[in-house]
Amino acid sequence: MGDEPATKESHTDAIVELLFGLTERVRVHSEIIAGEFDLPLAQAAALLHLRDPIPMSELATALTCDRSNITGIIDRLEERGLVERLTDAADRRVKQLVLTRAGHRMRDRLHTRLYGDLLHTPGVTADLASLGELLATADGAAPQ
Amino acid sequence: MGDEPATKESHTDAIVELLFGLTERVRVHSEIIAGEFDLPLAQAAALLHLRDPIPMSELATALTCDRSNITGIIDRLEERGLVERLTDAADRRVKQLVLTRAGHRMRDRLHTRLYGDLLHTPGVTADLASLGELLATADGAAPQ
DNA sequence: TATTGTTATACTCTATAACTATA
DNA sequence: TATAGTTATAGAGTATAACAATA
Repeated sequence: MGDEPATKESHTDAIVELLFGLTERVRVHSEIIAGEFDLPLAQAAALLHLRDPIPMSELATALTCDRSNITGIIDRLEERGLVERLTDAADRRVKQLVLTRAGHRMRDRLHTRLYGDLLHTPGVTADLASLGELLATADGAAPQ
Repeated sequence: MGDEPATKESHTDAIVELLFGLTERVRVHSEIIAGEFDLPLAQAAALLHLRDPIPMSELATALTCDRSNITGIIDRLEERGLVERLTDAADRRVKQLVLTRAGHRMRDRLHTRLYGDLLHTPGVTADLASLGELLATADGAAPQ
């Protein structure tokens, strides 16, 4: 991987650079939109995953973090009346996370704002166009 | 933007979905690699920006965060002997951030690991391939 | 014994506001 | 007056380990 021709090296390097750049732009965009709902990013990300009821552990998996983490995040969403913990009848260890009506409304509005505007953010648009070109001329993007 | 044909809607939706997915994968990948160097993500990101000397405020701009934030991050990197603060002779308010030799070594190794492996991460490879296809058939990706 | 979720703990990140030292 | 960086403060995220309830 280090003995590739220089042209290939800079080509994949450019893709990686764009990916990191896009990641940062997506993060900033998401933080701004989440801020409009007075939500920290982690709580907004959790809310998005709660369209249907799921157990705490499943949310932890979806967010790639520890279970102990979820407790605090859900605590804060619950305090705001957006989520409820329902004990699962089939396995009483499990808490099913269920959105309240207010939670559903906010989740849907958040989703709409987040998805609707991302592709119209100046930096993202430009980066995506560049990435598209690179991937089109790429043989190194998806090596098999 | 809400009155587009259904086909276009799902097309851009798929791109956005992929972008958020890629963002999460890049974050997880970066956290794992940073962990190999025993660095929290924020410190790793800072280190990557310090190839050449820059003032604190410029680093804050690069990381899209408040200046007060940088103080703590640089404190911890300095405690580990990776960075030094040099007072700028031309403007004595400014502190130029300069990597030590150990800092340079770690920054370069970090950069190599981070950039070298990203495109070989299974999920990233698959997502990029899908994104490439979508962008190739896309007229909605970079509207002007 | 194993698993789900919580708690206690410790560290890091983050922004705001007030401060200092320089300009 | 304005700017660069710091400090104090407060809230949030994060993981580890130990724990209670349930399986």
